Amino acid sequence: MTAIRTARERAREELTREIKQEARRQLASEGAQRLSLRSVARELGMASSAIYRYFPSRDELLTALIVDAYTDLADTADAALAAAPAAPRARWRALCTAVRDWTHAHPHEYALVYGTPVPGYRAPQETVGPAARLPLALIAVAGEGRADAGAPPPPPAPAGPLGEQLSRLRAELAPGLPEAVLARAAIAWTQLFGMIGFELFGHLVGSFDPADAFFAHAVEEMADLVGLPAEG
Amino acid sequence: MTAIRTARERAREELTREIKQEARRQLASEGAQRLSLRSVARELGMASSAIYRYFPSRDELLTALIVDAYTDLADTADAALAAAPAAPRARWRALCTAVRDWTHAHPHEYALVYGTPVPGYRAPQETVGPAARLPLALIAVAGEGRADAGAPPPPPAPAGPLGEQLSRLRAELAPGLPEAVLARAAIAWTQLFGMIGFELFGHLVGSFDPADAFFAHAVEEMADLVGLPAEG
DNA sequence: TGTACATCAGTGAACGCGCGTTCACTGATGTAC
DNA sequence: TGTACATCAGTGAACGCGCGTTCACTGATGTAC
Repeated sequence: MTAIRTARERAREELTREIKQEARRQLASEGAQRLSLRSVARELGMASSAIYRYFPSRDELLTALIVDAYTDLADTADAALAAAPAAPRARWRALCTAVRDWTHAHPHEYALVYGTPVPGYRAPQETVGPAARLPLALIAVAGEGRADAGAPPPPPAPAGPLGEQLSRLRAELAPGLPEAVLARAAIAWTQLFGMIGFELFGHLVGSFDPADAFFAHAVEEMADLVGLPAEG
Repeated sequence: MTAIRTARERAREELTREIKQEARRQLASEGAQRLSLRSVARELGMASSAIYRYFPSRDELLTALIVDAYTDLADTADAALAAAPAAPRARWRALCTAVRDWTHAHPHEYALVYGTPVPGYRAPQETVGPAARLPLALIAVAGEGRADAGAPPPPPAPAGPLGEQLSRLRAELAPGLPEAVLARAAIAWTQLFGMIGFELFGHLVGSFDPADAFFAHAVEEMADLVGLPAEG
């Protein structure tokens, strides 16, 4: 069924891909807020109005790029996990490293999704699912570490409003994970992107630049925090 | 000597202040990349060309705003420390909380200095000093914790390139601090801004929103990591 | 204290640029009979 | 297989907008004598 496509359909799919590809190229050279439909059209050799046959507005194009970026990052992370050894700490390391490598390869797509929101743009619902894949992968690896033999006893679960948020999230995402460990996985999640953001946005210049060793060290500290057993 | 100012000098200082104030207002309503000299001038009721008597270009105005933002944040942090009790953990908490509160009160100034860099703008040397004040304050409080009685024994110092970066930083900034603790303070620094960035840019919606309790919890975990003694 | 000149703030018009979006249109592709 | 009509991609001009920066200028403020 999907095999039967008219020439029109094929042309449409191809041009949609080319528009996004050119938009990504401009993201990389100019940044997200400088992305303009007119210059995408110019570069593709078509009238600026033609873009509107494919994306009804600039915001819709941005949304498509955002969904693609989240998806590409999560796919890359999944692939790294699939290729990683079985030990939870090794998998944690592989996951964090894959995330950092992806952001280095796609700094402007990183900025698009994790940087300052584009003024006037509000992320629609369809970005939520793709955005959640990466934190879910981090939590999953933390969970594998718990299932493992050498895991330390879990710390007491936080009380109060945080306890309520944690128990809701736990029920949805990670029934096997103690709440305190879920909290630490979430902390590690913010830590991971905090470090990457600082690195890419120049805040480590003059202190930890290059940041490879600092990053590797922090990844191990976070693995400790989450309670992943040491190797060997 | 500074008391003798001509009317011209006083007018110039006042208008310089007013321009920056209006620019900050626009930062807050439009974001950094939408900040325009023309609309600042318009709002102030003057010709757009008049701004050039005060700031030779848009980039110079941005630089002034950046320096002001770093300085205001660091001043706020210093004031919070001055008002905090003596116990290192309480001071750590006061410092982290003051930083978060400031970013909530000034989200667009936060985005200006810690968000995606404005495309085409390169931060000049004069921003470096003000930018460094906050990490220095975090390291200082970590150092106070070490001097305290109940501090745990320091972990072994990292080797390799990270060890070299750490020993250079240690010599410059914190001679009394073990290198592994300095590394953890740096990790906590990136963690602090990672969490704040996620909160302000909407990545905690659907999980830790409101983020107050999550933040408070993470601050304690970071205090543990840095080795600040528990209270009581 | 008064005058002549130098300095400087602020004006308004202009340059050249790019943007998102709309609209009536042409011509090619697809579909029903 | 051929024809008549419907659908759709792409065009090019236009609307209305805002931007950073330059320039020759006017008029007020400051300074030296």
